[in-house]
Amino acid sequence: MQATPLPLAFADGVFPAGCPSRALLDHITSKWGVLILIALSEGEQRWSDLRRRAEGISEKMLAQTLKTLERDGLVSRNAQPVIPPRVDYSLTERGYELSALLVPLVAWAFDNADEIINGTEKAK
Amino acid sequence: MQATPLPLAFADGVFPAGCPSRALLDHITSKWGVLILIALSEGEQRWSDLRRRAEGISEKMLAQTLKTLERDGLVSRNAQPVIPPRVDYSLTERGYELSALLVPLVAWAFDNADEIINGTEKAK
DNA sequence: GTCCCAGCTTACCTAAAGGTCAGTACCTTA
DNA sequence: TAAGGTACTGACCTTTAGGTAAGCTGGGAC
Repeated sequence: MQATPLPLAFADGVFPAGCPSRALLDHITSKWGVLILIALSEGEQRWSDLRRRAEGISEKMLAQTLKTLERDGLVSRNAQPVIPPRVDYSLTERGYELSALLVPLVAWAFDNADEIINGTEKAK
Repeated sequence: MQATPLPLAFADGVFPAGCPSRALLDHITSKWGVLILIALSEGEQRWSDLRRRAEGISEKMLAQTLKTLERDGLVSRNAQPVIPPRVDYSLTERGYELSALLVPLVAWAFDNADEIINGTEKAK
């Protein structure tokens, strides 16, 4: 239980208010952003798959989240000109890089959530 | 650029809406939660240190965030009965476990933010 | 002819996150 | 006697995230 040295380049230990990393963190740690990135870490998926997997997401938020992640170069969109429409979403290389860090975090949250939130051990 | 296998135990690949991990994720990926956890990963710190380091945080949000993290058993509060008051905050063992996963994520965000958000390479 | 499908967009509204500011306690220093 | 430092709390208000529900496209099934 000793201090982990922080490998960040903030000279005085201050996280500056206007830092662009604040904005990026907001995108990738947003309620739905995390789930979409995690879902896509398993590979290309359709709009309707994502909607089903991120249970409870509205179409509006799915669209908005995907657009933000696409603008950030983390997700790529592949629309096929067929009827009915078919659009596949996948992670870019940078998106995979990120998801490699995100997956363990979510896995940890999943493992610890029952005990922390409900005070009960999770059933094995 | 191949799919990373997801080590999560969601049978059908669905992230259920009522899952307690949703709540826990909301706490630890909140705007200020991340910054506080990262700051504390460097070791025990006082209220006023945290306020200074998480630039832009209001006293209200600092109090609220610390309370949530304390309730979740990630942060411990040590109030010394001196005048003027002195309160030290530190990570619990579980908090350190989490911060070990969080630090690389924030470091990655810091490294990539300039390019992603502003479209400019960060100065070396 | 009209209903449905997937993948969206738009307008509108609510709830929750978060900011601002004032106040408090107690002792110390000027 | 007054001001200040530390760690808060509470009242009040604004901003933003997010939900709901409707509409749109264009062809294929009924």
